Amino acid sequence: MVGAQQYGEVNQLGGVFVNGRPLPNAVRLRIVELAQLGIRPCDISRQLRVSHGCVSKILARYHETGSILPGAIGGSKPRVTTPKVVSYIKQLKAKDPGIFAWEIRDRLLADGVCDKYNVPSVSSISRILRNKLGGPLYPVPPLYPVPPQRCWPLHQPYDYYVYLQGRQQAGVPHGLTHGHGPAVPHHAHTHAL
DNA sequence: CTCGTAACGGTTGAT
DNA sequence: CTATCAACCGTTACG
Repeated sequence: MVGAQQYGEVNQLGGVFVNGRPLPNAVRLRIVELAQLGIRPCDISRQLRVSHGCVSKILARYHETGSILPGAIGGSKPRVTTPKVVSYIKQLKAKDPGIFAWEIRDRLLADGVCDKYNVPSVSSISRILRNKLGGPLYPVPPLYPVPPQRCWPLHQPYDYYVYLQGRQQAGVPHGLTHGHGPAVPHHAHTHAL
């Protein structure tokens, strides 16, 4: 079972961590907050029981990107489904919504967008049609009854992270891992906390 | 003592 | 559907 290890291990400082997984956002956020209060990294490390190496990394990342979020874990780089190919597929699908994946593949070859060595497989094309043209992708799917609390739009980084934490607690899994950030995390400005 | 960095053992997820 | 494998994770230890 995964659950056995999932609870975590204890580091030299007495802090709990899950090997291979990012620290919780709440802790990452706290690290940045304390730093902005003027607490030194070595003291943050001891206070939160997080290794100084990790504190150093999170702070450095925050200073250069403005985000406390961990980097994108897992997945593969697109090998054949480059942005150019994807947008061409979008066009074909828009013109003929009933088009089959194998027809798309033939068109990519016939139109010279791809050659036979880099043309996407039928299953790749199907996946593109499903993922890139299927879903709204950002505004969280099931929220008919708008929750009483305002959670969008946000203007400050802090609000954004609080919003994220709220999502996670509400059952939206921590699927922000490789999630193509909602256009938020990459604003290196607004350091007004 | 503080802190940047990399080896290490680990997990993840698009292809 | 499963497998691959390069991306990232935090801790540890070194300098």
